Amino acid sequence: MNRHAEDTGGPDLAALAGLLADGTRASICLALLDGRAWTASELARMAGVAPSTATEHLNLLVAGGLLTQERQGRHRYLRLAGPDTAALIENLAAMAPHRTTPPRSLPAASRRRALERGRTCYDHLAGTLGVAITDAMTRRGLLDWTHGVVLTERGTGWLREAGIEPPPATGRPLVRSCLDWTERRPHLAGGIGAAVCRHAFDAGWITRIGTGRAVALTGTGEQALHDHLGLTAGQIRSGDPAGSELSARSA
Amino acid sequence: MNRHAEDTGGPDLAALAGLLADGTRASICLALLDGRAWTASELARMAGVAPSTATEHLNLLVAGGLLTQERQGRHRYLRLAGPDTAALIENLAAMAPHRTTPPRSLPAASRRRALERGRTCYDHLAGTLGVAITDAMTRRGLLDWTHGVVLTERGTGWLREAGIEPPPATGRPLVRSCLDWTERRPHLAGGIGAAVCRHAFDAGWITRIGTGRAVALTGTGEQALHDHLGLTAGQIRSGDPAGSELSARSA
DNA sequence: GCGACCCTTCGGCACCCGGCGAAGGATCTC
DNA sequence: GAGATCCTTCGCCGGGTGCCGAAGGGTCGC
Repeated sequence: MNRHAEDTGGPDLAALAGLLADGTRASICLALLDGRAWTASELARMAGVAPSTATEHLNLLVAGGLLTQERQGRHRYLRLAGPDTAALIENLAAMAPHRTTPPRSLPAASRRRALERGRTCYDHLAGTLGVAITDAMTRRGLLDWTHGVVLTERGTGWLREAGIEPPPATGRPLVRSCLDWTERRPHLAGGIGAAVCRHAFDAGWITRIGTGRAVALTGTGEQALHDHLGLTAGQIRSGDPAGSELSARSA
Repeated sequence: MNRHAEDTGGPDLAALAGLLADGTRASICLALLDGRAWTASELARMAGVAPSTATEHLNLLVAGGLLTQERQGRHRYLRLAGPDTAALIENLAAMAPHRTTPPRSLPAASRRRALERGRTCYDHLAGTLGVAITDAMTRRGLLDWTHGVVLTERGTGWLREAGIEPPPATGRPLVRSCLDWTERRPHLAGGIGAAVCRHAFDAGWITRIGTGRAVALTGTGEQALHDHLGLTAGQIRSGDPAGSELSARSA
């Protein structure tokens, strides 16, 4: 297949990248970044292609291991294969050039703003909201960024007080930094990030807006963030960078 | 360019992935993963294409921000744009499917084995050697993996004793985990990882083999690893998994 | 200045790949 | 069973892209 001289059996980078190198497949993956499962036709509509076209792309993505599927009756549900995959796509998205075209239509612009304010990023929170929470946790000494990200002793206690249940110790790192592609600053990911997000849904701090990844803070949530993290409404909305950290980019 | 319905101005994942989706460009990037600068014709030869073809690929990679160039006289030197870029490529490589073809020729097989034993991964050490060092540091309590990777107090002292100078605090994380694509286990990266690697070269612990990324441990190095980390020759060669950690994959 | 060397530009070629619609299983509803 | 819905397979088309070799410009060494 490849006539390159020094095929020493290394990783086939091009094969993996090729899966994401198509606009349609990329938008499918970005749509699935909310961590939920969608049907083939929903994804086709989101990507703006015919169902037949979507089928082919989905086959490729599944075969390549980026997506997993589950068939239920006449429906085919697709989701990202796992946290690894989600993280890979987020990393790429954070490093990718941004489309310059400002949203043309009014509804598109408002959808965009909703996404910027708050959204799920696979299984944790991103956007202004996600970054604000991360920064507040840093300010309060719950996270320590001096060498990588770490949950401090105080952080462990805080989780307990807030009623957030830390996930069981699997291979997955408890705390991880994920670069936010709207804020260009890191937010909290990993097992704890997921737990915080799950709790925020369960406790009614946030709700989904529409059918996409966007989430909005409820009144309850605003109060809770104030009580538990000392966050004011202004800080949440503005993405106040006090307490931000010098990158936690990848290398 | 893209007629997709919901262009809300997000990241152009496909553009970035497209850069790496070509076998030739991918092999160029992998070759540059040793962190050094190479000329255009050297890269053309490594990738097995005509110089004119390489020129076009290099233009794309530079325009896309993955590579930076430096012209000196009639030479054009190319290197990866930075640690971010290197980390991105390493992540992809670790997750990409491996080519199944075993090396056909004898020299290719021996080159491959040399790479497996030890190599630079951008600016730090990888392969059996890199993983062995990382594991030994973990066993000795110099690194702590309970929440992400952290250099412990003892680790800081150890660096001083070993004469390894920690890098100045820039935005770059001091300690980071990088998934090794031959060992399938994490090795030490980040600022400290780079410092260890630099010191290993300076102190004559390791030397380059041939012109590529492969490195070999010297007699001095073997002694030094024994003295500083208690590593035996057998442990270094075998990739003894004692002390290994459950992944530090991405998510 | 002359040749050697490194790189680039430019056609031309071949191929791959993504798009669609039509037709056809498969499944649920009535 | 009839009809609607979801998904898939297939053939076809068009455009994009990677490759090369030939020719040319820049730079270095003698």
